[in-house]
Amino acid sequence: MSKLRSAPTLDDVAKLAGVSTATVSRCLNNPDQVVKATRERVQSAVDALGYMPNFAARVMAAKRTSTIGAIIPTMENAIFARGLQAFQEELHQHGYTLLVSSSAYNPEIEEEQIRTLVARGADGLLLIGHDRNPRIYEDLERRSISTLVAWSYLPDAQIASIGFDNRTAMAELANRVIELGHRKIGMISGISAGNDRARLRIEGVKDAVKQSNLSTSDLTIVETPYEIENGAEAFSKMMSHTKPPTAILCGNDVLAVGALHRAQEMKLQVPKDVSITGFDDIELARIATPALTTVHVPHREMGRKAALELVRMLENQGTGTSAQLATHIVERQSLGPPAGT
Amino acid sequence: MSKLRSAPTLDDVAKLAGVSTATVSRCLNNPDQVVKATRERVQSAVDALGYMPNFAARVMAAKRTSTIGAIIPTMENAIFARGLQAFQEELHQHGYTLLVSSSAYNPEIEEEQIRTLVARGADGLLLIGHDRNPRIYEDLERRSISTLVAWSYLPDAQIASIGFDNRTAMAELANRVIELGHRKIGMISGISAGNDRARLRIEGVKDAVKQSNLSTSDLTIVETPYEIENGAEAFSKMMSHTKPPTAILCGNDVLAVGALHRAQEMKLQVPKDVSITGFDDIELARIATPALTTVHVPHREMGRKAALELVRMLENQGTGTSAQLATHIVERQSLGPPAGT
DNA sequence: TTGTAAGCGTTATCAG
DNA sequence: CTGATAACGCTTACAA
Repeated sequence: MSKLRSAPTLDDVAKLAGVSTATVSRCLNNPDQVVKATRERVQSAVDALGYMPNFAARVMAAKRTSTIGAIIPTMENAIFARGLQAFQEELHQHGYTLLVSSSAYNPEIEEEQIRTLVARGADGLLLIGHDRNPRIYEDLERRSISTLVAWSYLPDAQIASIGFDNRTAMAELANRVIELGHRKIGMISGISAGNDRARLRIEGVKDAVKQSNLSTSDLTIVETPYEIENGAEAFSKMMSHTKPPTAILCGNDVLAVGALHRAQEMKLQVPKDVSITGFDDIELARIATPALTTVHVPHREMGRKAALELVRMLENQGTGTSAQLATHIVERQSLGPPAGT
Repeated sequence: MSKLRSAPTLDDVAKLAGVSTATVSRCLNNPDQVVKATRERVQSAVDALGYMPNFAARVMAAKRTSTIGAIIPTMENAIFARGLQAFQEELHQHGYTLLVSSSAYNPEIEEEQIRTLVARGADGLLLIGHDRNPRIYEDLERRSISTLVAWSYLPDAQIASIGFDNRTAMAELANRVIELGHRKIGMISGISAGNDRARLRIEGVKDAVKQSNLSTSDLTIVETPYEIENGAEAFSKMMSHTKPPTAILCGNDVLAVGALHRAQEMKLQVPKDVSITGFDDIELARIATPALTTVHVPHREMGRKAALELVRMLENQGTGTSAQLATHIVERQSLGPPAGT
């Protein structure tokens, strides 16, 4: 069976309206360059045929796609959802379309995704965090693809970023924990290799420990993938030590919720027996029992600002300008003083 | 400042390798049609230039994109994440790329997204649920875009679907609730307009109520958007009745978790004071306190099967075949007999 | 096995 | 304000 009819083209519209393809194209893209009468005739033809412009052809001729690509580590939990939602809303406002893909926290997959998006003609790219093979940045620059990093702010990085200071934010939380009297501290981190957010959060905890004259042996760090299950596993492992920590800082809310859940299964009271903190302040943090004390990240603002900056870069052919956003600690119920205070 | 160099084209590669563009194209797409010596020469040229094919040009010439589009109602919670992940993995296996966008449960936005994906040349489309303007299906058919529905199985729908029987699944859960002795039942549903999953789940509860000779006045139904907050709000509203339900069935796990959370805030014991059930069996359901009794949906299997079917449709130019997947009730802690039994 | 050349559906330049 | 027409980069008959 043959295809009944194939999609109408500009030419079909032009013929039906009795004008040239150029005029139809103008009606669609620069309506004010065409007199009303013609414009209306063309519009009826478009409607009659159900014409829809062919994206690939348009891209070839115009040499831009008005498309921004974003590669996030995962769609499986809400960590990136809210920021990306705001990012895409703002882009939409400015006439850009967002293409999203996820890398499963795997640098090789990320690189492949970048390639795919570039091949598809993304005019700009949003990447999460700074840590990746420098060759990628060179490639992107050579192809003059505007690129911006989010979720991490590093003022002296080779590429502009809209984000926050992961290290200081985590250090502040750790200071608060120590201030409450905790002396034996655990940290459940995501895998830090190739992940500056994870790496810097670890550094932040170390900073606080050092500053408070605790010995490094008072701090136990475990790295594990960012899934609820892993948070739970890491928690039980950590609590099985002969002298377990009285407070456990988690690299994000997802790990923290896993830890919380396992604590409950182990009949440990939080924060009476052990304190647990998160990072991100996603919805899950409020819903958890007890509600998580965590670091609030202004996800929506970050997404919106990143979009605006990327659009600016695209329209001005300019290079990006970094911006730092403020985070703050949200104290809820999962952090308290250690037992016996 | 001018663009330093623009991306290398097939022509550049051909010249450097001393062959025609046709040969380069063959090396890339049908390597075995080219002798090894030539192939290697071309490969070095490709590497030397860092050549990367231009997607738009390829699409124009080949008239297919090897791209599948999917429009899901939301990325903001995990309901669709797992299924989509499996969907994309399977597609990748078969050489297809997935483009995802979300509609925020808004039919108009969904229609716009469909248009966008079609304009971008999606060879096939995955849609969630059957309920939408029939004109959309006609359009898709006219453009001969293979389309499949998931998350809902309706054998006699005009379009093939890989999914489950929302109505029966929910009826079974409701039967179980009634069997436990509940006589006053509440349902917190998503907005059913334009959402057959929501609509059918409501029907399922009604079926069970009717079957058990309960009066329709024993069933209270509230429709609300699918967000945690809304679940919480609906719950308190429902419990403020003079004779509140002893069991509340929620349209999905997200609403149920919201209800659960509010119950806790209201110092109501679940399931002692009131039972709450979910639907979907996402991770959240296991983590919630108490863990949610819910309907397990084989998300990964559904995603995988949908991908396979869509690929089949594409390669055989064939029409789709529907498939029904089994669901089952997962009994955890949030459902129990009513107080005083 | 390889080369030639005709499209693919737009946009944009340049005349009119 | 409108019309010709030349790109855009690649695939794919068809020829050699």
